[in-house]
Amino acid sequence: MTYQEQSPTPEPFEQIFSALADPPRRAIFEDLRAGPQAVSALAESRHVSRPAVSQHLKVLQTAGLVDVRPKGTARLYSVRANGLAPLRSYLDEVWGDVLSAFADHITTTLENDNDRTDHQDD
Amino acid sequence: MTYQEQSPTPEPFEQIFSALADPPRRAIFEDLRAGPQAVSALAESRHVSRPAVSQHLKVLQTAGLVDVRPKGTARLYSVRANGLAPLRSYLDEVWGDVLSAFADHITTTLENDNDRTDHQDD
DNA sequence: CCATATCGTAAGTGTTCACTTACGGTAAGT
DNA sequence: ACTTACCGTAAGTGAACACTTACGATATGG
Repeated sequence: MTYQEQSPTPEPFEQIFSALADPPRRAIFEDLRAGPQAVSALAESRHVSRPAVSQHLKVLQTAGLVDVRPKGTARLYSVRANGLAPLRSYLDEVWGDVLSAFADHITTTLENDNDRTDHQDD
Repeated sequence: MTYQEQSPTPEPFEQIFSALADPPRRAIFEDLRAGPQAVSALAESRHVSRPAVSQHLKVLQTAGLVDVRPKGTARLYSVRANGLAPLRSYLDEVWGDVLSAFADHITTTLENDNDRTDHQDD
C-alpha cells in the first residue's frame, strides 16, 4: 500500500486503456488486422525479441483484445471480435452527450451564476 | 536513443491513450464532468497534493482534453468540447468495420487455405 | 528416441513516470 | 505596500514497466 487503494478487479475498459497506451504494443495489435499471426512473425516485423512480443500479447489477451489458437508448435494470435466494445461503451456511457454542447454552456452559466471575483471595477 | 526512434509529433489519439491510462488522472478528468473546477477543489476531492493535480491537468491539457480559464487567483479547468473526437476517429477509422465479422471468418479461411500442421491422422 | 522448432516464463537492467516537499510568481483584500 | 490565496515548476525519490538473455516446456519430424 503505497499510493492508494485500488479495485482488485479492474474494469475492462481500464485494461484496454493501459494495453493500448504503449505504442509498440498498439502496433502489434494493429498488425493483427492483417489476420492471425504467429509470435515469430510479429517479432520479425517489429524488430523486437520474441519474448517482448509474447509479453505484449499476454497483456493484450488479459485485456480481452486478442485470441489464441495453437497450431502445431506455433500459436496463432488474432483480433478478438468485439474486444474494443468495452472501450466504446465507456466513451458512450460516460462521455456520450456530455461533450456535445456541454462545455461552453456550463462555463458561461457558472461564471454568471456563482460568484465573480474578476470584477475589475470597485 | 534507447529503444527506437519515435515520431516527434505524436498523434492526438496517442496522447489521449496515454493520458487516460492512468486511473487517478482519468478520475480527475471525469470529475470535470460536473463543471469547471479549480485545482484546489480537485485536489481535496481526490486526496492528493495540489502539484500532483496540476501535473495531471497539464497532461490532460496537452492531450487536448481540457481547457483553462483564469478567474481571479484561481484557474478553472473544464472539459474540452470535442476533446475525445480523435480517439473516436481512431476507433472508427482503424477498427471500424474490422471487428464486426472479421475474426471468425478470417481465422477459418486462413486455416483451410494456407497450411495445416495440425493434421493428427497420416 | 533424439533433434528441431516455437513458445512462455524467470531473472536482471535501465528508463519512464507519478508522487512528494520546497520555492517563486501573480492576483485580490486591507 | 503588505499579507493572503492560489497556482505552476523544480528537484528528488520510489514504484511500475518494457526490454534483453537464459532456461524449461510442448509439439513435430526423422
